Parts: sequence; structure tokens; C-alpha cells
Amino acid sequence: MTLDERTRMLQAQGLQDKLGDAPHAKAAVRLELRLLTCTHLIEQRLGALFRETFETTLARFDFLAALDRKGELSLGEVSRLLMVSNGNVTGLANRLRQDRLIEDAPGRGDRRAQYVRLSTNGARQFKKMATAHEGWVEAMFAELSEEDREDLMRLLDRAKHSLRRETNGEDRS
Amino acid sequence: MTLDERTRMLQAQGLQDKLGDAPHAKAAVRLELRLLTCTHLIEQRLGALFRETFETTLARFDFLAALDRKGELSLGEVSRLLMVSNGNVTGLANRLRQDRLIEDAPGRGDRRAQYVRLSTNGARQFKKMATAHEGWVEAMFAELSEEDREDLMRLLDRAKHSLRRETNGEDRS
DNA sequence: CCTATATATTTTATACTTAAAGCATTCCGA
DNA sequence: TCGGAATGCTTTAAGTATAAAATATATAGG
Repeated sequence: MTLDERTRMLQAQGLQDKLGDAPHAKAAVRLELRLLTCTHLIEQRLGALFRETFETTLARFDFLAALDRKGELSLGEVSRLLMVSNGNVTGLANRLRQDRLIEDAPGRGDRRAQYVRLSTNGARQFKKMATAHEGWVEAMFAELSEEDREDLMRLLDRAKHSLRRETNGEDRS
Repeated sequence: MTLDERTRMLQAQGLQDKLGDAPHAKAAVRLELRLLTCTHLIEQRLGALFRETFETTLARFDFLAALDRKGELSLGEVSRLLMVSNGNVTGLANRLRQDRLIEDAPGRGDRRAQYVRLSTNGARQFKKMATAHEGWVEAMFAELSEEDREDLMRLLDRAKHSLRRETNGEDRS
């Protein structure tokens, strides 16, 4: 059973997700659970679509998107942009290199650094994926009005700042 | 370097996350990226706190929370509540059983099903974790006013319904 | 009763992710 | 210039997650 089917069942049965009946939880916790559930739904859906359509994953797409936007990056820069560990980036880069979607961008002085960029084919593949991705995401948020989207964006921005402050300690430089 | 340190650096350098400068992306995509970034920050922060404080993980906490709320569940029910695959649940259950945090709840007829519940120790441990978790999450959303939280909750609710509809196809029963 | 089908879980193979330890290179201060 | 600290990356071990196939049990129809 795939997760799409699983979600279908969930609704069919009238079962709730983990947030479903947590009416006694504090407001912040309910907010957290709701946020995680939404992200979970998005990631599972996009993951399935990327797999079925392009035989790839969200992690790979994010890596390629970073290169598409920035042109050429060291693995450390990718790690910081995607906010994932350096070891993770090493593995992803190896697999993407294997698939000839990225290639080495030879030396810029620092011999420790590992610079990579999209290959010609990688850029072509990415463009297709990005177009599809945009359509998929648009469909997912189809029920939200323009105003809802703006409000949600603004509130998530506030949430992000709150989260970053807490995450980074109190050094509000 | 841990991810907390990584995030610190990101801010120190003035680098943006993957959303940072995607001003040309469509509204829905920017919304998606913002949502994923927020969840990412929450999960990494909570993950670090759970690891440092209780030597455990968010996935285990979620599993225990489901049992705490429902009392006794089959693995399939856990799988549906947490919206993760059944194979994943099998592995988590094995590890939690190994640590004596959950125990088998012997047969209720169906010999295919694997019912589990919190052990006495598991319930005790969970209570401690839940208390800490609540405080951590509260701190993370500290900057949001009561009104912001309500607005965000309402909008996420709308988003969730939009996502579910899209995910489940058009069967609006 | 028997058989086909559905359900519940486990197994397998693979990918993603992390923390921590290790290696190589660069940088910086004495 | 020399030596230690910082930086960039890779490796390692473990956990998390999935899809798909396999196994075991239950259920329903004939």
C-alpha cells in the first residue's frame, strides 16, 4: 500500500491524523502538529509525483534547484542553503554525479572545496521538473484564495523568525 | 558541525535558505518553500533537544504519543495515525519494544494484528518528554501573538483541506 | 467446506538523514 | 616560517523512511 492510498483510507475511515483529536494540547503544540502535518502531506505527495514522473526525489530536486539558482556552489554552500548536514550533501552529490546531472566545476584556489554545477543535461532535466513542480504545488494550494496565501505567507514569515531566534539562542545581532 | 551550528552560521553569513531569494517563483511555490523551511527548523530543533535531553527521537516520541492518547493500537492503526508506512512502524515498534517503552497487548481475536501499548515505564518516560516538548514548542512560537496563532491555525487548516483534497483526488464524500 | 480475495504485518532493497570522527588544506599569529 | 586553529569534505554507524514483494490470517461466496 502506498502512502497516497494510506491517506485515502485515513479519510475513508474517518480516522484523524496525530493532530486530529488533541483538543487538550496547548495552542503552540497544536500549531506545531498542524504545521508538521501540512508539510508531511506536501512532501509525501510531491515525493510520489517526483518518483512516478521523473524517477527522482525531493532531495535531489532541491539540490538541483540550488545549483540552478546560484550557478555554481561548493558542497558546503549547498549544505548551508538546504540546511542539511555536510555528509548528506556528499552522498547526494555522488548520486547526482553518477547520474550525470551535475559535474565538477574545477578548482577555484581552495583545494579543500568541491565545487559543482548543473551539467547540460542536468539543466535540461531540471527545467522540466521545475515546470511540473510548479503546477503540482499550485494545484495543492488551489483552494486558498490570493488573500489567504498572502496572510499565510506573512504569518509563516513571522513564525520563521520566531523559530530562528529560538533556534539560534538570543544573539539578535 | 551540528545543524544548530549550521543554522547559526547561515544567519551569521547573511546567507538565505533555499527560499531566501526565490522572488521570481510563483506564490504557491514560495508558500510551499516557506512551509517546508518552518517545519525543517522545528524538526531539527526538536530533534536536537530530544536527543540531548532524552536520547530519543521525534519519530519515537510520535509513536509513544499515539499510544498515550489512544491507549492500545495495532501497528496498522499507528501507521495510519502517523501517516507513515507500515514497514516503518514495524521497525520503530521493534526498537521501542527493545527499550521496554512499549509492550505487546495480547490477542484480541485477529491473529494477524500486532497490538501494542505503553509499558509502565514507557508511560512514565512519555509524560516527562511531553512536558518538556510542550515547553520547547511554546518557546519556539514565543514571538507570535495569540491572534497570530489563531490566524495561522485557521489558515493551516484551510491549507490542510486543500492538500488533502488534492492528495486524495476529487472524491469529496 | 473451500477457495478467492482482502487485510495485517514483515521482509528486502534502497535512499535519505544525522552526529561524530577523521583527513586534508588553509589561515593566522607568534 | 612554523605550528595550531579553523575550514571543507568524507567516512562511519545508526536511525528513519519508502515501495514492493512475501507471509500469514481472516472473510465471504459458492
